[in-house]
Amino acid sequence: METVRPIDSQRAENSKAAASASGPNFSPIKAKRAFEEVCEQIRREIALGTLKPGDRLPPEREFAEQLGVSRTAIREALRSLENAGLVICRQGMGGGAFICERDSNVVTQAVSDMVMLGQAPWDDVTETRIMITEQAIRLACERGTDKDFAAMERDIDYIEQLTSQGNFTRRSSYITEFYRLLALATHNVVMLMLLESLSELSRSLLAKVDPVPKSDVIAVRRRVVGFMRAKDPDSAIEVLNAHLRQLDEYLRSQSKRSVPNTSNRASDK
Amino acid sequence: METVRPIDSQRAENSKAAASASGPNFSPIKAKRAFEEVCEQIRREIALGTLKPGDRLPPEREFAEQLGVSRTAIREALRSLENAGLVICRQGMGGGAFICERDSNVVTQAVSDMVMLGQAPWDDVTETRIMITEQAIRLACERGTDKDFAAMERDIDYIEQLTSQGNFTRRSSYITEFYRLLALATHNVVMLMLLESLSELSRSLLAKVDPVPKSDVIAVRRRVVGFMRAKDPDSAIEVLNAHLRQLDEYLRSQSKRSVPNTSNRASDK
DNA sequence: AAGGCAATAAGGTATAACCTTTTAATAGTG
DNA sequence: CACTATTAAAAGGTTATACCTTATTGCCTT
Repeated sequence: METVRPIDSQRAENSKAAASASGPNFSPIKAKRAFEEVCEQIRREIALGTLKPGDRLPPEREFAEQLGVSRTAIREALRSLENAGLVICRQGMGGGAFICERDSNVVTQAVSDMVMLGQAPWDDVTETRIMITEQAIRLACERGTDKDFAAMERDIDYIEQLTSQGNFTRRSSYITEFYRLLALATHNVVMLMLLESLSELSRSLLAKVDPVPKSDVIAVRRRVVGFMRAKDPDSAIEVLNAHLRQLDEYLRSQSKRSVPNTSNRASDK
Repeated sequence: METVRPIDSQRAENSKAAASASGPNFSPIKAKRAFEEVCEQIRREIALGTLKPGDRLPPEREFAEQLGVSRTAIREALRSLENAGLVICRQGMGGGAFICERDSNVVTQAVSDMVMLGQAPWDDVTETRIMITEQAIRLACERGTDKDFAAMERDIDYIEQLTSQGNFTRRSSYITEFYRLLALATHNVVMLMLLESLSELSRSLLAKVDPVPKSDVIAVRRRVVGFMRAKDPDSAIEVLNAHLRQLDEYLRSQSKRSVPNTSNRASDK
């Protein structure tokens, strides 16, 4: 961490006035806050590769001194980055703020927030989910390796086993795992993130209605993987979509009574 | 804001131990931090509909007193929510923290961060973008109204005008606007958000290489809208995808020299 | 009516002190 | 010697307080 530069009072460096072809091109004036600059510096170092996952930032007090800001500013920056899933903070000796791997939580939260705010109806989530799943299957058919498909089959086996044992708590986590594995087979991490998020949201929606429809998940999925192995995306999509749409219908009918508005829920407490 | 409840020292209320079908179902123990609880309370009120976009939270000091935490805790919570795009803070009299409408920035930032961290190659972004655009076109063909298509045509007109004027600064913003309008025609806000994010990222990638390829954007887009009006998604997709893939190719060839690895760059410094 | 000035209500920043958690070193004990 | 208990130190978590900066409002002057 020798790369950090102190934050002087260059708070208003709005020097973006690039000469445009026609007319003046003013940029909005907004004095950046201290913590925003801290965030930017950290993001910059990440972009440059100076900071990589696993690396640790300096201790808050020390860092504050290095940057010439108060510890408060540092902490606010960390909260922001933490929320963005870029760092994770651990307490105690040997603790600190560590750059971490990104997962899909941020996107999940983002979409979830939209729904909560009533800006997005659940239908839009499930619809998008179905469409992305479709594309994922297509990609997975192209790129999926034997290993990928085997993992999916193993997951199905496990679900079958848990179903017969009546262990529905654990079962549900393996149910969503299937979509993660499907997304993994696309070998496209952006796809993975999106599909993971939307699946997770659908799952959480499903968890709100009971009884959970004991559908033929296992049979459907075996057929899907079969078609994928045969490089037949259209059939795989047809089967899975039929299943998802059916589930979707069920949810829509149920949510009429359990969830007042499409968006928010006011059940417990 | 009469709904807020003070945060006592119930910091470890891990009472989620729902009776599972088989075996104990412990929940992880992690003492939540003060600001996290503040966040949760605010999120809860949003979910309940008690807080809606445009509403203002109490002033920090007052809020802190209401919840029985320090102002710092409140501020850290606000930073987190601000980063999540849920609130926006304004200074000065009559200012404060306002619940706001969500836009696509959070997702954009999330994907961008992944790329920066080297977890996602650019190719994955553009590929996903192409696939989602495809689905968006399909949906837009189904649901797009005359008004939607007219808006897209107006955008194209505007681009044409700016092109002939040589005003490339403003042009580029209308170039991305097209995708936003396309996404709007799907009448699916989740789709809108995703497409907006990925388009924006592609645009920012494009902005790094120059000269920008002066392609036949206008002609391509006119044809696309034409096909969409004719409810012919496949043709629209074919035309647009050909265009996007070509651009993609161009980027890939260019980035060989400007961006060392597909993902992270550690050149200078 | 326009412009300027002051009061005020917010958020933004800086300090400093203290609490809590975690790890590691160390001393004590069977 | 091995294991356990104690303790010291490092680092984040929390609070309190004082003060700075910005934006609104409204009055007051010209």
